[in-house]
Amino acid sequence: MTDLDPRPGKRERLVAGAADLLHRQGVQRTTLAQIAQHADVPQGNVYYYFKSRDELVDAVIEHRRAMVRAELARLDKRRTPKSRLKGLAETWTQSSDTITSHGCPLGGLSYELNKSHDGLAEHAATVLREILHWAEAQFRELGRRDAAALAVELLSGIQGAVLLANTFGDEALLISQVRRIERWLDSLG
Amino acid sequence: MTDLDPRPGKRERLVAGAADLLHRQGVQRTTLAQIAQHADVPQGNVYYYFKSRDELVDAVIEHRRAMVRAELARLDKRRTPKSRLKGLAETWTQSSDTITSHGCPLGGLSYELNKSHDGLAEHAATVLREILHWAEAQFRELGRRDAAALAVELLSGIQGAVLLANTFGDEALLISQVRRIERWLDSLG
DNA sequence: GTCTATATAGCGATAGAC
DNA sequence: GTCTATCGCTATATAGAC
Repeated sequence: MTDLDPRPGKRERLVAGAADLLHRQGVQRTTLAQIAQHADVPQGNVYYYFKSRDELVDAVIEHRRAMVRAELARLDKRRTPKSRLKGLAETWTQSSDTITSHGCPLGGLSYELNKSHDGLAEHAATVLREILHWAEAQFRELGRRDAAALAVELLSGIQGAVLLANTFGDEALLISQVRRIERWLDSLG
Repeated sequence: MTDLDPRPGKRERLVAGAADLLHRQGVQRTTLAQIAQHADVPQGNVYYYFKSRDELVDAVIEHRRAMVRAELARLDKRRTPKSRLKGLAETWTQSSDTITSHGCPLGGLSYELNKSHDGLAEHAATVLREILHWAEAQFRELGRRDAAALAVELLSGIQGAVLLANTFGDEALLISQVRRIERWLDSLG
């Protein structure tokens, strides 16, 4: 964001690379050395861009939020709320192999941070809450009074399927459960 | 198991205490020093009972499996498969405060181990698979051809609700989703 | 068998030359 | 702004007295 950034994109490379590593290896297991190497930045230099490791993780969460908002904005262009909700569910099958191997980037982040970093955990929770509220708005547009509960049912169904698919290394499990959820959406008034 | 165990229950105390700590703090964040202190055993002495930290974690997984088997055996005494399945779902609400605070002991273990220890992850997966197969047998006894898919739907619905309840610190979310699942079970042929 | 003291390694973070 | 060298800490694991 500064005018004189000497190697533009360095900070961004750091955040994007960290997001990928945190997803694949988890927050706890990923070291600064790995993140720096992955972004082709000397280890000590990371501290020029981030005051601490936690601040980098925080930036990763913001990066995830931006990705979520972009996806929801894309889905907003669809004509019917039902089609938007189905599009949301399909998000998790579009990269079903990666998700089966490493879990949901947001769900995993949230689960792991809840066991340690309180402030970061709340930040991660707001991103999932954003998805939840978006889904709730779609169900409300469908005329459902129980929109909030339906949004929870949708998102927890997906997150649970991701957990089991990841546990058993079973990509088909994830795909079939998302299909079931789509049929469920179709069956709603 | 040995005849001359000088302080009987020491190994058991170590495993049970570790199971509790791993649940509350996660596998990665929990240190041997904490486990030893929690079980009132000197740190170095842990290595008399376990060759390595991983072996202790492995024993914790076995301990979890024993708890699961005991619970399923208790549920087996119920007269109808539907009542057994509802009892299974209620397992997660009987300690809903702990589960909201720290997640599902099995789900969390599996999710975390999948990001690192391959051998341990497979071991943890077998415990969840045991629950899945048990539930599948109940659905089959209900006369359902799609028993396997229904078992996945049941367990993933629960695991997803646990993730969201843990993420938002919302115990009511977990309870209401389990109630919804029980109504769903009631509605089945 | 029990326990203390310690070896060894890897982490996040910092100092300071350039 | 960039990078190297290193500090200080904490973790697992071991050696060896008792």
